[in-house]
Amino acid sequence: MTNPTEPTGYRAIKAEVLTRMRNGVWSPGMSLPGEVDLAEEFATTRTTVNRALRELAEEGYLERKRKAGTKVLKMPRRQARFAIPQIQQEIEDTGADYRYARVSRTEEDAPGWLSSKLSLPQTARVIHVRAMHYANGQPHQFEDRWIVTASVPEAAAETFVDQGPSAWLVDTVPLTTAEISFSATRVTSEVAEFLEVAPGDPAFLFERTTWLDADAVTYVRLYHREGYRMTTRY
Amino acid sequence: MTNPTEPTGYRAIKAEVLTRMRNGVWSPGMSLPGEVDLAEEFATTRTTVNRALRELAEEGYLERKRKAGTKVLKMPRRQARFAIPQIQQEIEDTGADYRYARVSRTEEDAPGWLSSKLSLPQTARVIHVRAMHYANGQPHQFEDRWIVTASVPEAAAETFVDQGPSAWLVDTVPLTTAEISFSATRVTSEVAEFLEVAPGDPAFLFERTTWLDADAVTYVRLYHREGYRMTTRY
DNA sequence: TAGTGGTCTAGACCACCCC
DNA sequence: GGGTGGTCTAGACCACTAA
Repeated sequence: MTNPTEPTGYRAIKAEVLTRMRNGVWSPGMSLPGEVDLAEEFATTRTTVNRALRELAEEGYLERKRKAGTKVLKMPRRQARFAIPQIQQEIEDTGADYRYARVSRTEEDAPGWLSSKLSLPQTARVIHVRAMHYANGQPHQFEDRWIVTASVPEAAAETFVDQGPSAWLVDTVPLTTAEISFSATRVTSEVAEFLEVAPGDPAFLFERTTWLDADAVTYVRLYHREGYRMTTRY
Repeated sequence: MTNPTEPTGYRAIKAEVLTRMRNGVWSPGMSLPGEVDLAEEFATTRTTVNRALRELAEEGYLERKRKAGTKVLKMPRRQARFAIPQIQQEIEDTGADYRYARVSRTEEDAPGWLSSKLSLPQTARVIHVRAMHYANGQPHQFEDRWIVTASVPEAAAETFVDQGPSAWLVDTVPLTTAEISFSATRVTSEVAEFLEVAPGDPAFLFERTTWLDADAVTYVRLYHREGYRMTTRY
């Protein structure tokens, strides 16, 4: 008897292809047989083989080109997938208590570095919000955010006292594209006070720039205390 | 005239569905029509509609359940995808010169914390390799790695003088699963010397534990100087 | 220019799971 | 129980690109 959850169909083919790669039947750089041949071997149709190979290519194991065929990648271009963290949920998932506090909200002309970063017109107005997120009363994240008023006019009416700008933006402008980056930085003395650490201490910085089509919507810096980790499997 | 690269087929359907979500035709929490209805509306087959919706669900926009149908997610579970960096390529892609230098290589009993982390037997032996990666002669990354000898016996014959353990492992044990995590840390005085920064300075730490089926293969800590960034779009 | 993957059609059976 | 998505079949035309 085999495993009761033994896959069949395109899943079985994916598994078999991976097995053959592990066993060296198809080693890095080598070409696999064409879809038609594989379909015959696995006693199925080309459609099913196609789905299996397409997904393996998407996952970074194979390279597929018309006419050239399907090849095993020499260096698998594996990729990790991170769920974009939703701060409140992230904290409550750990069983901790979440609390939000707005620090400040001002409306101002976009500073030069921001206009430049977001390709804003010279005269752009932005809403600058600073806020703290606590887990069980402990400082967890300091949020420093700029919202482009022209892209999200509804923001003018928002105080962000009760709801954090992240959650509000997800509800208001849900379908955006973004660029995110992670880095390590030193906290400034101001941020240090809010995170309750010493100035100059390391912080994990998460930055995100969000666009709605071609218009910049918001730029945010999220500072986390040393010890914060982003983790994923792949 | 429309855009010359106007998508057709399942891509067109994906785009149209996203457009309708943006326009509020299908707002968060709402159910979409069934695949059969959509196929009729778009004058295509259910297969094509299925692929469009399946991909949108994979990308985190929709939730699909048998019998329940397809719903627009209230909070899109969008996910970012990071290419797993290959240090040499990453550096050379910037036009910089890459240089590798092994710092040390020892064979030892696995320390307790490592055995625990990797679920190793009491008596496990590991190879401990430390190495530096330079970009244009500047310190770029300090690598602190443990390789489980039992999982990769070939490593016993490797000096890692000419080739870094990362590259060697990718060639030798290409099909692994891994857990990675990012964090900010303080460099110890020893790491500080190699990175040519001051002890206690912030560093960006990338950790990865790698498994081949159920056996731990390697655990590595990669330290980067302040200023290093991991970036992606989604 | 010919071979390969990319995609679509039209139809079918089935597993899951909400009602 | 029945409606919905998950998947497969068998076949076709087409786009791309390596040879």
